[in-house]
Amino acid sequence: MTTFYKEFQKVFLSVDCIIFGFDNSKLKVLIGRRQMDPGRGEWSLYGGFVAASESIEECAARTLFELTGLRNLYMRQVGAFGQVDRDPGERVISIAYYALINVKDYDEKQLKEHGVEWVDIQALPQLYSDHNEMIRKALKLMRQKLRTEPVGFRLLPSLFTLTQLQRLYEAVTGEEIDKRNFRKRIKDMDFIEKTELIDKTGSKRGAFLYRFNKRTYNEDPNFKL
Amino acid sequence: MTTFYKEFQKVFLSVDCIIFGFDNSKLKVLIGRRQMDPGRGEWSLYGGFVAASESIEECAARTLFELTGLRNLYMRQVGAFGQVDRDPGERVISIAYYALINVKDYDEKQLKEHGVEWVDIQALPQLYSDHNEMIRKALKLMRQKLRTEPVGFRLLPSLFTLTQLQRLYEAVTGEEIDKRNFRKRIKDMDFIEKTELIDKTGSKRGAFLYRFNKRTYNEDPNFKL
DNA sequence: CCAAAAGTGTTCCGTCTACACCCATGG
DNA sequence: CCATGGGTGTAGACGGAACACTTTTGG
Repeated sequence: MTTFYKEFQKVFLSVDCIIFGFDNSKLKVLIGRRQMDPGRGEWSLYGGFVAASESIEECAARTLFELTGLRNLYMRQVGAFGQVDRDPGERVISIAYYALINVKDYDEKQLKEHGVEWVDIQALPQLYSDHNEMIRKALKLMRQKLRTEPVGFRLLPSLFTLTQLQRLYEAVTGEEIDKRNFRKRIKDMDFIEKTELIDKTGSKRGAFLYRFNKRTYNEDPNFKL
Repeated sequence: MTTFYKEFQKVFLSVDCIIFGFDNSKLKVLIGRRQMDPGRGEWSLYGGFVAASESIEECAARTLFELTGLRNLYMRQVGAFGQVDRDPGERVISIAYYALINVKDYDEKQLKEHGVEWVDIQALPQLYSDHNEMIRKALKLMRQKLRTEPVGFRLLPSLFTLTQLQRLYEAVTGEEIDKRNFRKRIKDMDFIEKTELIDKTGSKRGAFLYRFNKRTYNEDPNFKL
């Protein structure tokens, strides 16, 4: 292997993950207390350094797996953050990724082990370095994505009620949605399938459970909410 | 200055620029023959390495200035590209940025000096490493941006005719637009101001020149095309 | 029996789309 | 005088927004 770029500086490369969850009609993010210097003890996103043998994306997937034990999460790049002084010690460039997870897939125990917790997106504390900015940008991209592609289901259990789905979209857009109009739109999308199963946890009467059918979606990918 | 991250690898960090221009009813990108190893002679985006004293964004602005002699260009980050083997020699992470420039502001001489030329977006050759992928992603983001924010003007002279503006939007979206409907939408946007000036270069009759008024836009920022 | 959530259609209004002809001028 | 691009209005279709009452059942 030859070195072509001797005259240029090298930098550390890290990944930070903005992990979105949805619970109790609220959109949340997983954050924790930073366990390393510099900035030990400050609120922070969960992240890690990119190893020599892995791409940035692989690093993000691995970091998410370490934290949640889940693979194949929905994950998208937010962007590169590279202010000179963003890390007080060394020059560190960080690539932010956001991920969508179903809070129920994620074990309470693991939360504690990694010292992270779900925090309402409306009530975020000040975070280490530029992590607040990362979250702002991730949120913007995630909102856009949820409006135009059927990925919101990643934040819900595989079987969900229409009320849950509506609450999710209300939390993400920050606006109330008319129930009848919402359900009318859902009916137009064949890939949101009604099952015969009923959820009784949310009401006395019970509500039908629905599921997202990816195959049906691929045949006629028309999503708009 | 302390070193906290001794145990991790460091990487080279570069910036690549996707420079969009609009000419002769076509959307174009500025590319050239790579003048350094590895990959010398291949078609490539214009780029450079990030210096120790500058942020990634500053590096992108500087690189654009070196190439075009223009400052304060409209510029947005496309994302980080970090496959392990994207550079055949060393591990190099590149952050791509796209920029919008008015082809007329850019001197023919400078094109030759830097060995770059305008290539129609429809007729791109194969480029070095992952540069084609960078352009695809940049194009997607740029299209989205032009639909929702008044930045298309950056691709036109400060005075432009409505036909020019329409051709621009047709080139960007790839679809024909109805002239009357287009002009009706323009009329609703007070910040696209008609001047008393007339351009005679495009037709015998002559066409009124318009300009984008940023102040008026800021008072009532409603843009949709 | 009542509180709490589930479920269901219609009307209206504004927006988008389709569409064709006259105008001014340089060569 | 004619070819070329500049400029203008209307009608019909469509999609989105507003809106209220009945059903079911656990406690």
